[in-house]
Amino acid sequence: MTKDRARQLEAALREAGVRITRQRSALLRVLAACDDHPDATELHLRARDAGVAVSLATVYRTLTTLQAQGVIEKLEFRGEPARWEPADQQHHDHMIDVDTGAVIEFTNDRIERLQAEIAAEMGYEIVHHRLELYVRRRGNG
Amino acid sequence: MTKDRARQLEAALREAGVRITRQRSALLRVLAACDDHPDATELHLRARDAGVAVSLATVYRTLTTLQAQGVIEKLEFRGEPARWEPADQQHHDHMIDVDTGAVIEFTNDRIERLQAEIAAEMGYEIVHHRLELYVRRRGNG
DNA sequence: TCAACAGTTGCGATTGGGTCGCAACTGATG
DNA sequence: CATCAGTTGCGACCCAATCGCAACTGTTGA
Repeated sequence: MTKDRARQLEAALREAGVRITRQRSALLRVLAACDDHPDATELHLRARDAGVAVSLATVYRTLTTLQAQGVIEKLEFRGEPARWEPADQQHHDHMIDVDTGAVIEFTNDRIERLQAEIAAEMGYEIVHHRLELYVRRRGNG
Repeated sequence: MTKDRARQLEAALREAGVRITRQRSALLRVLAACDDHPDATELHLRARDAGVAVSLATVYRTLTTLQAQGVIEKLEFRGEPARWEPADQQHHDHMIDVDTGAVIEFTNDRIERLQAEIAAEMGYEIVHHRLELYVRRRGNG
């Protein structure tokens, strides 16, 4: 299933004029198989483990390319290297458990609407936003 | 007035066991005089301009110390060096104009409450959060 | 007032994420 | 299958930030 997704993306990218190289194909498969939020180094390792050697520089360049194509999204949490996730899901924000480092996704329409309202009131429109809740399990500590 | 504020802080810090050196005193004065969101390099320059030579390493160390004391807050916007602001103001979030780089502060109680609710629903409490709206003036572009 | 020392500073080296220049290579096209 | 613009790997490089270490200095207690 994720293999299929990777193939779909390849076709769409080729359509958009992006050359599908051995390295990009491998990274697409790695990304399609992700159910987490890996950083560039981690993706580099996973591609290697999957049997395709890709240089780290190429990992970075490919991630930038795929982001420009809207295939993946870049997450920049506080003080960590950037992480990446597939962009084909519905929009969501992130909760980061400060004790375990776990990343939990969530959505809330009311928050989305409020943000748009606030921006509008001040004469702006939202290009992009970032909401991160750094949290701790209740009753810990 | 900002001079007074800097003196107040010195007293409080000394109380907390933080040694007040020439360099820290200068940086406190620089910070108290800020009505913007400078980064470490900028603060380094401002201290120099104010007549007190402080090494960049010390600027970084002092900022870390002051943050630990709750005197200032660290802002990490996308892909920029970290910026800093006094922490004695009321809590607020940030809007960043993507065209001009301007940083606009805002607050919204409803958003604050919603965030707490969402975290609570999932069994968490918020330690810290970050909401950034990357915006563009309406009608531009 | 000052000795003592833990905490702080400046310097230059280092780390770490990420980018770049360039020569060699390779998908896509005709 | 020849062509060539786009892509890759390598190592050098960039930048923000941190660190080790020797020299220095607030603060404290006598």
